[in-house]
Amino acid sequence: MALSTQPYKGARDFYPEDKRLQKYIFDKWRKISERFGYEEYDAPILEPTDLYLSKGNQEIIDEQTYTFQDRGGRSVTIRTEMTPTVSRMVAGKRQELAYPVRWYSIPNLWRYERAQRGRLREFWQYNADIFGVEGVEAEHEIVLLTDQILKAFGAKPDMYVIQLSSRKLIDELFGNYLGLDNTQKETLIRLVDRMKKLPYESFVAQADAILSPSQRDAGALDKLLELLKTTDLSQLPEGFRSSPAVLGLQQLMDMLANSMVTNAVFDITLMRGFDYYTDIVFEVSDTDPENNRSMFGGGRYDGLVGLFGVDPVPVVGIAAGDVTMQNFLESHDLLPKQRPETDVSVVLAGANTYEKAQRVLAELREAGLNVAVDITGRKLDKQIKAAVKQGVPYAIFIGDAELASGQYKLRNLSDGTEEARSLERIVSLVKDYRKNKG
RNA sequence: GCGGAGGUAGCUCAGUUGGUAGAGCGCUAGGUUGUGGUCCUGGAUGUCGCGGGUUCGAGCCCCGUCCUUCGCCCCA
Repeated sequence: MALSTQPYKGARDFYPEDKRLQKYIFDKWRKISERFGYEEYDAPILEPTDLYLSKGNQEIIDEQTYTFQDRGGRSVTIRTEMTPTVSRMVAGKRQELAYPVRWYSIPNLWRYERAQRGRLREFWQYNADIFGVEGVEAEHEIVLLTDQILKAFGAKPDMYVIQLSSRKLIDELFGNYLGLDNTQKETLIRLVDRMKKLPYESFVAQADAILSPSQRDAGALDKLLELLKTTDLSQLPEGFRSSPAVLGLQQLMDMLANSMVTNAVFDITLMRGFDYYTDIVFEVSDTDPENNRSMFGGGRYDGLVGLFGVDPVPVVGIAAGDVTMQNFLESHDLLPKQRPETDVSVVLAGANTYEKAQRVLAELREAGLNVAVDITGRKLDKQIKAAVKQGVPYAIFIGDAELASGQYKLRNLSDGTEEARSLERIVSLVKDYRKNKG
């Protein structure tokens, strides 16, 4: 029985052309993060299972993670997200770090789920967090960073929407305005989170079912439906418009407008699950209906670092998946053609040329060119065909005549032009080409 | 965990009421013993996902199973 050539379910092989694409995306993430003063960090792919038990429930551990016992009987889990890990790392050096701490990473994460569009079992996730800032300037910086990343890929504002809301505000509205208890709030948050997927009548019926008879008599359902139509902070019920949560959101939106971020909107239906977020939350969605999964998600989580037994640290963070990012870039035709790293394929002619050519090869490599040599000894047309198929931009011919004269034929493999040049000239021509192609 | 669609050449796919397997692209050899893409001529494509069943006979029908994909659930 032959072995299967397929990669593990929900995971991908990265052939060189796939890896090139991944490198393109990661390079942009890194470059823009570093431009904002963020430093890269990483951590082990395995964590003690306890790290994820603190907030998530046992069911998520059992059904949606890769969890197993190591040989010492410890329960370990392959990391499913980076936020608990980075919180652990900051807590571990709580006293010695210089705040604000600005960190980013691009870990691979594993979740045990059914794969579908935009969601696989193994994926890479960009994470950026700023620790130690209580003011809304932290949210502004993180959202601006996100916006700059998208613009660095060539995205136009009509290709994506930045949605903003506040968990604190939702808590006030659902609690004080609608009069719900904590269990009702939690159920309603999950329901509103799915609102766009449900037929409206179905949503209304399920919302009604959450309410108690007395809440119904008080008109809570109508108040909720009216509330969910809100598209602007000024439309919120009187008495809530000047709460700290609303003022913070308004300040953030004003700051973003001043930073030329034109597509940030208040979205009251944005919930981001029921997890560690404490106040402002945000998501970035693709406007292409094919890609209905959010690309970026984040918010403020001031309580997590304190779980490690140190004084709490305020944090705002954002994360983005590589799969949804790639879907976005493909949908909007924002992916440039990726070229191989190899600049030149050397075609050898004649007997024992490989040995005679070593000095020339060393010189080209010393000068900084990426040089592959065809060492198969086949006919020249085969050598050229292979170089073209590999996507290499140039071929250099080396044979006795060239070695004697010091003039080598440099062939441009995309248009077929060919000229004899000195090595020095070849190096500068190829370097110019590489610079222009980016 | 649940549901839809699909698995035939390296790739994209066709295959009639069940009658021994096809196209395009790609691959390969030559026309060209130091030069690719166009052109001409020849060649090889295969456990029809896998296992069983029905039948004289199965790529096609039935059962099971694995895999891919889209959605539901979930989404930290």
